[in-house]
Amino acid sequence: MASIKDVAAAAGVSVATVSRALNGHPSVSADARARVMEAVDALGYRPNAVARSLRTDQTRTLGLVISDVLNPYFTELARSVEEEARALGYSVIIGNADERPELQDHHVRTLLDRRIDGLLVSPTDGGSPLMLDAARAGTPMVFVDRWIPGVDVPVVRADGQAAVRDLVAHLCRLGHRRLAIIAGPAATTTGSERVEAFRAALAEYGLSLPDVYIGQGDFQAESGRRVTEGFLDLPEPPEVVFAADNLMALGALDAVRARGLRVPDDIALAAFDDIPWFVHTDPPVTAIAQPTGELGRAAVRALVDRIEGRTPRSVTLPARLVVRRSCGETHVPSQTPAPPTQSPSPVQRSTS
Amino acid sequence: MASIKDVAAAAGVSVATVSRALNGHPSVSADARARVMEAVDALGYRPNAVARSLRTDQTRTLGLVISDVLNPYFTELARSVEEEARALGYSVIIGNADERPELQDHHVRTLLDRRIDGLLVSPTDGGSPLMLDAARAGTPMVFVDRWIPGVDVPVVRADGQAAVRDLVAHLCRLGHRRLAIIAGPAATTTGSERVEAFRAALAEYGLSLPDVYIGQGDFQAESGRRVTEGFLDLPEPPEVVFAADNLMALGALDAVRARGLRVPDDIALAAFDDIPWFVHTDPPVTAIAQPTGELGRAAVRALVDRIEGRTPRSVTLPARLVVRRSCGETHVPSQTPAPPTQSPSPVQRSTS
DNA sequence: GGCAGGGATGTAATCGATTCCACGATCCAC
DNA sequence: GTGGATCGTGGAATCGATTACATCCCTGCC
Repeated sequence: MASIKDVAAAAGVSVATVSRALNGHPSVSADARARVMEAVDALGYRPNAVARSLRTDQTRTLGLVISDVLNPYFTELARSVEEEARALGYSVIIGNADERPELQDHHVRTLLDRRIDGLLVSPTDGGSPLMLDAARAGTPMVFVDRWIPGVDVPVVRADGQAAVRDLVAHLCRLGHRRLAIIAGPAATTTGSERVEAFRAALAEYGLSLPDVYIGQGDFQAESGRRVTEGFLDLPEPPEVVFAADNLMALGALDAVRARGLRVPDDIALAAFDDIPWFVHTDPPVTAIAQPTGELGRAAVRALVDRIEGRTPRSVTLPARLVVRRSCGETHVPSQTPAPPTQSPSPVQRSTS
Repeated sequence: MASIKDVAAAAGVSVATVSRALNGHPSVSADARARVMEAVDALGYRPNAVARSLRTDQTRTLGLVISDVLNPYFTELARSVEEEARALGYSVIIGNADERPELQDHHVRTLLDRRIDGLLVSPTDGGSPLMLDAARAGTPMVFVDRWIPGVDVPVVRADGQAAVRDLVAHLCRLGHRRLAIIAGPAATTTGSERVEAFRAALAEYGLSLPDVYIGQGDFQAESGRRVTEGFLDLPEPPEVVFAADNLMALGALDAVRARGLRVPDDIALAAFDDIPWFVHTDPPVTAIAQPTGELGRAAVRALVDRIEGRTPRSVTLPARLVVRRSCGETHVPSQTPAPPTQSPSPVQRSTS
């Protein structure tokens, strides 16, 4: 593969001139520039990014460590991240942690070894020493979706509180009283926050969230299945299962079907994270939708701000409820009973 | 960030000794090795992969250019690729082409600039000059899923012919006679092959595939919607729509639902590529499943063989039909009418 | 005792770029 | 005509590793 020396030789100039010509430096004669370009074309020369990175100490690359590539939510996030990064002149290297802390560490480590310019992380746990050290050492970092408290790193996330309140209002209106949740790992913020938001919303309606109605999942389908089976085995099973992510909802659907039961007649289902497939499941699933694309773009902008010396800002965007049929039919689409303390935010009603 | 020089200074040895100690070179005294390790720990030193790559001319990184991250099929492929690569000591950088040839070229170019050791590609088109040149120039390359004819590059793919024949058998048994297909781009092998396999299978049953029953899609949901609407507007609409990938099937489902029609009563649906969600759609979708994980692993092994000087082999694995309810109920699960010329391969019947 | 052989280590070249500094040429102003 | 500024260019240092080669010292054998 041709190097800058070959180009210099072919163009009859020094490597310094080639470098300047290629980088748009002003003081290069038109003649020299033309000869360089010609040599570049003739040789099919492309600058070696490895060498360049070594010299300039920047890779123009962002690392993105997500919790699970098989989760459509993260996949959409990854797509928007790459898109925005590309627009800003950066590449993205994705690391998939598969919800496993040690795998997450593996990716953080190799990304750091590659001297990426900045790191976007959706942590699978409370934060490994490795990640915490990196943050303290000054590696530009931004948390997206999930975050780690007590670390001085900007966070870009969606706030689901209002949407969860809307969901509970919807559920109560349909007459449900025994509501259960499949939670994510307590070590993740999204794991604990969603439970707390749910509990708080229930409290507003005078309902409690007993421990037996809190199932411990891990954001993967299999755990949704297992927890749902546990719920169904209860002497008094819940009337509604709220899954804290879309994969656990899929698992719940599997479990319900395996018992020969029907949603929403036998048990209602709702999920956090809306995905295109929810429109076509049987029945269509009521879900809380995050502005995923916006989240990804905002996270990249914050990270690049940090990298390029500007001050990054944390961003919180609202999630919203999308009502479908998995919690029962709303026969009276007229009045929504306002919760005691606070009026609900506008609810989007899906066309399906 | 500490460099090898800092370690050398702290350990009181030369950089050469540090390098040797870290790379397990035999002729390093136990004493020196210990002092180096101590210094490494104390400084939190990690070798700079950029510098190392420049010197050794290898990055231990594979590039993977896929057609669409939002497609669960490719996402699963990417996961298995990364897994196998990691097991073999390589990292993977994913480039998402979004089914756009120019974006594919962008990723191939930046991957090449980064001097990745090898490239795994699922081409979105017939092959850009860039990619062809890279292959000819000797860049280790392997095609996965889709490929480009006439290029001397190993191909790892699934053969869907038998499964498509099984599908047509299933469809005929259910009494369907007017079968249509939503094809992928003709420039992709999977785009044209699936149409040909379908046509050939129909021929075995004495059926033809008229041009109006071949819709031109692009493997994205929106095109599936558009093509399906076209089919429904026909004076004589097809009884079955076979989508050449799962996203176009999703679009078809959207279109059918928007008209207030029902699957399979008004129109039957089948898809290439099986995904977990197909179990829970309304109705569950009959699909042709590829051994995706195996494909990804085999592709990595072939590429690494090529990189490390062994001879890579092309691999073709069989796809299989998974029958669900989207084509109609099979009330008589007894006898399958054998096609005239060839007996069908075993059909997996889904538990759903 | 001397020399060969080999183990441990250091010096320095190298990978392919960027960039500081120096130098020669040109040009303008005084 | 000369001094100084400007422009275009090349030489060489540099980034952080790896590794060929040289060196030194110790051991063992004749």
